[in-house]
Amino acid sequence: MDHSLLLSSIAKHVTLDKAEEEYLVSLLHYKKARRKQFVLEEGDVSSKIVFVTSGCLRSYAVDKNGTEHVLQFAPSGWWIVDMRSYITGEPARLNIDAIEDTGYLFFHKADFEELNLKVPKFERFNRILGQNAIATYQHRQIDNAIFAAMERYANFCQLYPSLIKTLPQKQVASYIGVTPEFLSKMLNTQIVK
Amino acid sequence: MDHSLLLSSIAKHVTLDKAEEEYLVSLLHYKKARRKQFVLEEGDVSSKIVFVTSGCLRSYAVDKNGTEHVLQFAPSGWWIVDMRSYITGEPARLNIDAIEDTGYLFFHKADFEELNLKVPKFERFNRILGQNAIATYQHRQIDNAIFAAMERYANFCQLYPSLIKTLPQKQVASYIGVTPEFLSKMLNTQIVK
DNA sequence: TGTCGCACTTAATCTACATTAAGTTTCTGT
DNA sequence: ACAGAAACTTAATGTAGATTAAGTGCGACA
Repeated sequence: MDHSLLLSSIAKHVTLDKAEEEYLVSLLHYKKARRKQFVLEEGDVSSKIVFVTSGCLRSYAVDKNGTEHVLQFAPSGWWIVDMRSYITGEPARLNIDAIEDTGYLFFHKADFEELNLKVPKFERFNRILGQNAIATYQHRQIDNAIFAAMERYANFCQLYPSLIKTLPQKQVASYIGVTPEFLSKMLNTQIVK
Repeated sequence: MDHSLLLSSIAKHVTLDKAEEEYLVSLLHYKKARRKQFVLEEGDVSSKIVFVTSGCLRSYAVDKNGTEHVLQFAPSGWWIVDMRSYITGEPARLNIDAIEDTGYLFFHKADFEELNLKVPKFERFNRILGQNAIATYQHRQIDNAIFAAMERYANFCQLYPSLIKTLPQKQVASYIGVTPEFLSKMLNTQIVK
C-alpha cells in the first residue's frame, strides 16, 4: 500500500507533521478492485471515503429503463463517495465500480471523523477539498444547463484529456448525457476538434 | 443587522464560545437587495460568501440565446456563492440576484479565510457544510440525469414546499430545466399532485 | 384609474436527441 | 487461438421538450 499520492495531495494544502502523518496512515486501508467490480452498490450504505491511487473508478445512477448515467470518473488522485449516504447512513443512490483494475485507499467513516476532530489541519484540508468539489459541481451544472451535446463533448475533452483516449466511447456518452449512438453520429457527421 | 439565524445555524453543528461568536460577528456585514437587484454579476469576481436572512436570492447562468437557467434558490438560512470565482478570483459565470426584497449577511474572502484559521470550530462547521452541499449537488445531478421533467417538478415541490407557493412559475420552469410554456402545458394536461 | 408590462396559457410547428434494429469490428477471457 | 461478448457504426423512425406566435388576466406604478 502506497500512500505517497494521498500524502502529496494533502501537502498541497496543509503541512502535517510526522506524528500526524503516521496517525493518518494508521487509519488508512488499501484495496484493489478488478475491472467491473463494485466498490459501492446502490442500496448499500456508503460508509467509506475512497481515494483512487491507480486505475479508474466511476460513479453512476440507473434510470427506470436500466440505462446508466455516469456522474463522475475518478482516475488516480481523485476522491469518490455517495455523500448523502455517507452523511446520513441512508442507502446509496449511486453505484461505484471499476472501469479498469484499480487500487484505492479509504477511511472508514468513524476513522475519518476522528481524524478531522484530532487533526485540525486535516479538517482544513477537507474544508478546502469540499470547496473545490462545490466549484466543480457548480461548473458541471452550468455546463449541462447552457451547452448542447457537442459543446459538452468538447468540454469533456478539455477537462479529461487523458481519459478521452482510454475510455470507451459509451462511457463518455453516458457522462455527457447522450446515447452512444448519438455520440457516434455526432463525431462522424461533424468536423470535430 | 440580526445574526441570530446565522448563529443558530452554526450552533446546530458546533458550539462557539462567547469570544468566538463576537469575533465572528465583528467580521460580518449586512446588506439589503431590492427585488431584481444584483448581488453578483457574471464577469465580476465573487469575493463574498453570502448568507440570506430574509427574502430570497437566486443564482443563474445565461446561455448563448440569452435564456436564463436557475441553478439555486437561496431563501433565508441558505448560503450562496460562485465557488470557482471565490476560490480562484476568476470572473464569475453565475449571476446572483434578488427575487424579492432580501436581507443578507456576508463575509469578505480575507475575513472568511482568517476566521477559518483562527476558529477551528468554524472551520469544522464549514467542512460539514461543504459535505452537505456536495450531497445536495450529487442528488440534483442524479435527479437531472435519471428523471423526466414531470418527476423533476414533483421533486421540486417536495424539496421547496414553501417556495413553490410564492415563486413565479417561470422561475420554477427555469430551475427544473424546461421552458415556461412546457411547464404550463405539463401542469394543465396531466393530472398532477 | 387607466395602462403598461409581465406572468401565464394555448396551440401549431420544429428539432435535438432517443429508440430500435442490424451489421461490423475489436476486445477479453479461457 | 478462438468464441462470445462487448464496443462502435449506420440508418430509419419516434418523441420530449423547444420555438414561435397570439391572446388573456392581473398587479404595479404614473
